[in-house]
Order: sequence, then C-alpha cells, then structure tokens
Amino acid sequence: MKKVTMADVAKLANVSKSTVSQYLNKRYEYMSEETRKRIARAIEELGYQPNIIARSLKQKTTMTIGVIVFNLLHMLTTQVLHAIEEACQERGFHVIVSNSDDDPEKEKKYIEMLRAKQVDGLIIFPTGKNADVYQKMTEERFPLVFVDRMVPGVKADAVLLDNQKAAALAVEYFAERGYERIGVVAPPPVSHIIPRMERIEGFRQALAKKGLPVVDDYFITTEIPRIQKELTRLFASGRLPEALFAINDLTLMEVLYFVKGNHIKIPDELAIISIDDVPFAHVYTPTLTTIAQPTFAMGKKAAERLFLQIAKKSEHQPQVFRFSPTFIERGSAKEKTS
Amino acid sequence: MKKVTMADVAKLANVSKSTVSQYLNKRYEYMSEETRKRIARAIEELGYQPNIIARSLKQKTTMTIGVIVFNLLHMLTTQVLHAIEEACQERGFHVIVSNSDDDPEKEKKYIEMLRAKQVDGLIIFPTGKNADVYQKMTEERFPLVFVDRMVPGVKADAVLLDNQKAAALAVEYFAERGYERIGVVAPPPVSHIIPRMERIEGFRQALAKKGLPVVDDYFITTEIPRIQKELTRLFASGRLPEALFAINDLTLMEVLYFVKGNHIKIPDELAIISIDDVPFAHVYTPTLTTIAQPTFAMGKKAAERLFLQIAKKSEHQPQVFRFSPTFIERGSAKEKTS
DNA sequence: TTGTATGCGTTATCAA
DNA sequence: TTGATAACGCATACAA
Repeated sequence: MKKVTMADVAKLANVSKSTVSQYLNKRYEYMSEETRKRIARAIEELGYQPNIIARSLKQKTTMTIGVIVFNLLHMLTTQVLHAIEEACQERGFHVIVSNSDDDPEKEKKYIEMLRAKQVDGLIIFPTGKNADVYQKMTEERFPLVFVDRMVPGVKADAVLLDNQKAAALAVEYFAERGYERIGVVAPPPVSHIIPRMERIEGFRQALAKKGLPVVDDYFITTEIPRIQKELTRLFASGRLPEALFAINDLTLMEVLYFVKGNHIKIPDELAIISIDDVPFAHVYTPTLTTIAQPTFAMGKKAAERLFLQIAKKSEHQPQVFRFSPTFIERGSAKEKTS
Repeated sequence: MKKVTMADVAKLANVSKSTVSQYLNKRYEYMSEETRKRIARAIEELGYQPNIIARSLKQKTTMTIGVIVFNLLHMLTTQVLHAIEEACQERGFHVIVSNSDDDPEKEKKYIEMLRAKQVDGLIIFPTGKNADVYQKMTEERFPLVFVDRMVPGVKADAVLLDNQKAAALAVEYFAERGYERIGVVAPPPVSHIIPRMERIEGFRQALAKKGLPVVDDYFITTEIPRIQKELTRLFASGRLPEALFAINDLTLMEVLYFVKGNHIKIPDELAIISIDDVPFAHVYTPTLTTIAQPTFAMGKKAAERLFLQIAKKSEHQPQVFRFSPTFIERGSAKEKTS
C-alpha cells in the first residue's frame, strides 16, 4: 500500500540510490554481478515499481503524447487513433485522448491542459478555429501534427486525404459509365473545414473537366438533419439526378435512408459512390462502391512525423502529406442502362 | 522556448515562490490585492504555464486515468470510451487509452506501465487472462473497474450487459412469433470471455424455458473466419433453421454476408436478431431488429465508479452492474408466415 | 564500482 | 499576509 521507492530498495540492497538508479537504467557496465543481484532481489521482494512521474520531472520528457479529436465516435477517428496507438506502443509512448466535440473552446482548453501535463507532442484533428493557438505552438517548435483537416496559414505537419482526387475518382467513374446528371451530398461548405471544401470543389472541377453540367440543384450541401428534406425537394422537382456522390459516411447514411424510404432502385434509378469505406459496404444490397481512406497509413504517418519532431525539434520542415484514396468498385454504380 | 517556472514568476513579481503557489491554487484569502495583481501580471507577461508533472509528484495524484481495451476498433469500445472521456472531462481528468489487442501479455505490460505513470485508476475491458494481476490490484485497493467482461474471482467493480436477458429477449421474440428452429451464431465459448458464455448459455436456457428444441447443429460457435463455412454446411444439411441469433455485430456481419451470398430472404426464409445496434440497422433491407447495449450509460457508470473509488479508497464495496439491453424492433424478424 | 550532493518544479509546513 | 525551507522520487555530475 505505502509506496515503495528507490530509497527503500537501496536500503534493503545495501547500496545507494544512485546505484539502484543505474541498475534501473540498465547501465550494468560498472556494476558487480553481486550488487546487481542484490538489487534485483530487493526490487522483487518489495515489489518496487519506479515512479515515472518523478523521472519525467527530471528528464523533461513524459513519453506521452496527446491526441485531440473533434469527434471520437467517427469511424475515421477510431481507425486513425488505432494506428497512432499502435505506433506509440512500439516506441513506449502513451497516448492521452481528448474529444473536443468540434468546440474550439474545448479544444483550446485541452491544448493548454495537455501541454501543462508536459506531453511530448500533440496530434490534432483540428476544429480549425484556433489558428492563433496552433500558430503559437509551431512558433515554439512544439511537436504538432494535424490529421484529417489542416489549417491554412499554420505551418505544421498535416496528414490528410487527397480529397480532390477522391472527388475526381467518383466523377470519372460515373462519367465513364455514361452518367451526366451527377449530384453531391455534403454538409455546408465552411472555409475552416478543409476536406469538405476540397471534396465539394473537387467534385465541381471534376465535373467541369469531364464536360459535365454543373447544376446548382444537384449540390445538396446542408446540415445533416436537413438532408432528407433537401433530397425530397430535389426528387420532387422532376429534375432527377442519375448519380450521387456522398462525401462521407454520414451523408451516405442519409442518402441510403432516403433511397430506402422512397423505394429508389440502386444503381438503376440512382447510382451512389461515397467516401469512407463503411463496414457494411459488402453486405448491403447492392454492395456499395466506395472510396476508402488509408486510415491506418495515415495514423501511422502522423505518429511518425510527431516522433521525428520530438527527436529533433530544431530543423524540422513541416510538410503536408496527401494520401491517395482507394476506389473500391462494388455494386452501387454500374454501366448506365437507360 | 526555455520553460518559465514559478521561480521566474516569483522573481518578476517580487514575491516568493510560495506566494505564487498560493495564488495559483486560488487561496487568495490572505493575499493583498496588490500582490495578487502583481503576480497576475507577471504570469501574463511571461506566459507562464504551471507544470502539472511537478505538482503530481508532490500531490501523489495525476488526475489521469488509464483505459485498457481489448479492441479499440470495436464499436462498443468506441462508444463506451466516448462516455468515459466525457465524464472525465467534466471532472478535469484525462484518459490514457491503450489497446491490449486481447493479448494478456500486452495487457499486463500496460497495467504496469500505467501504474508506473501513477494513473489514479484503471478502467479495463479485460482479456480476462490476468486474474492474478487484477487480483493484486484489488488487494492493494487500487481503483479499478471492469467493463464489458468481468473476471470471476476478482472482486472488483464491473459494468456489463445483462447478457442472459439479451439472449432471452431474442428467443422470446422469436418464440412468440412462431419460430421454433432457432440457431445462434457466436465465436467459440471460452470460459474467460464472460459475455460470450452468458449469451450462448442464456440462449440455450431461454430455448428450454420456452419449450423449444435445443439442437446442437444450430449452435454455430466457431472462429469468425470459419463461420461462413459452418453456415454453408448447416444450410446444405437440409435441417434449416428458421431464425438466427447473432450475439454481436461481428457475427451479424458474417450472417448478413452469408445471407447475401446465398440469396436467402429475410425475414421470410430466415429471421435475424442480433446484439449491438449497428449504425446501418435502419437503412438495411430489411431493417434490422437488434438488441442495443446502453453503451453511453455503461461508460458513464464505469467512470463514476472509478471516481468513487478514487475519492475514498478504503471502504469501497465492489459491485457488478448489469445493464438492461434494449430491444429495437425493426424488420428482420416478423410473424412467421409459412 | 559505488556513493554524495544537487536539482527538476511544485506544494506544504511553519515561522516571521 | 508572506517567505524560507523541506519534501516528492528520481537522475546525474562528480567524487571516492
């Protein structure tokens, strides 16, 4: 119950604390076999566990990083987090996770608290609205990596999807199969949420590049809870789209719900492609053609970049990493028949 | 860049460290308005951030807890974790998450490391195979809460589903609608994975209680990758089940995949009920009847119990909390027609 | 090969 | 009201 410290071990082993310390740090070189054993025994006997907090205070490194996400429940988050945790595990780091809930205030508080806790670095899925806070960290050369979203103007490492390419992939696939009236479903574009912007804009550009009509009515960009309504309105208007591009799993769910409620046949009446490879894509009917993010690779890269910064704080060149999406052809978009 | 400490603030404000400390801990009572302001200004000017590590060393509390899960990617894990994080947030705690990957060795290492890091408590989704380690913690009265699985013989708080009831819910629903040949799909029952045992056994007992035949062939209890094969064998045998109970989301996916591959009509040819309310349940065709776990409530309870233990380590009575599942009636099981 | 002394940044105890 | 001073548990020069 009462904590046993190095001093206790030292006393029992009849050596000084420093010797025990040496032992713990595996600097056996100048230690007699004899004392080594005595110390080992003493540790065993007392059930001694080093206090890492004390060590951290001295060494100015906690071997823990912080991860602040804007939505812990999101699939992408979970998967990237998993990869981060694994990478940390390999290097003996621990990760403190915090959910900002997409609230900039919370995010800011978390950043401060985690830094007060002396984390060695931070991986942030940013709300995007604390540019000044982020900026200050980069200026202080505090190890920092953004994931999923990046923040314009802040020179920091960032790991994200090549969103433009993802949108292009969808459009090209549709175009090559004869689809012309293609719509997109997304939450409202806002300047600080980069992937959303890039996907919607990428979609628009891809359309133009393929010589396809860009019709405003086919841009359903509204809050998730309003998507049903907008979809209903669009389909009631008569000017039906032949295909829909859902920019993420959340919007996909809305589209599927709508489709189901209105008995729309996929892919014959409406083709669908979405970003995020949802786990039920292959059991759905029809199977869903999706564009997957390499979540694991992204998480791993984020962790690696952070470790790099931690290792040599000084000459680190921030870089933005764009990960290529993977097109997974399944059954929700086919050759156009009608 | 160079860390600014309390000493720096003290010097600039022309007071002693102790006074600054008082200030930081909001013990203004015996402090002149004057000094208070001077300190505030100094802190502001230097951009001082207290070092929580140092404080922890002194106070023997880190305000951080550890959460060790056996599968970070599992939906249940994510949701419970979310609730835990939220509860911690409210109390100013941080959470370190670690993935044991269902490997007892890893789990053990994590427990040791997190304790070395002086976490104030541990919430564990246990592999179940480190009974001695768990036991030692309870003996030392180290704050500990199990989630999802519990460990027989270890007297600790545990938060889990009323699995027996969940199984009964499914069986009763089937029974009342005229189903008789009911099967279950699960990974192999192993004694240290309590929920699995309870669900399978609960299923068996519910069957008996309803006077329904318990036929061994209808117990598909094998490793996930082998489920397809077993299902194929069963359906080729001629003795078809009319309904299937999938004990979790993973097995449900296997059932759905099988059903799709063999063009089996749900619910007419085969009714399905599963534990875990998968997010696509309401967009699938037919919609999926599921039995939901109150994941959020479970996470919250786990955190609360842990805080309770942290607050008064001594007279804490370990307790097992059984959470009632919620039956969500949708379309994958209906009145039997044939 | 091992021990002594000092410091890491706080908080706590006790004087002043 | 404020200030010395001693912890907290460990690591590290330096001495022995």
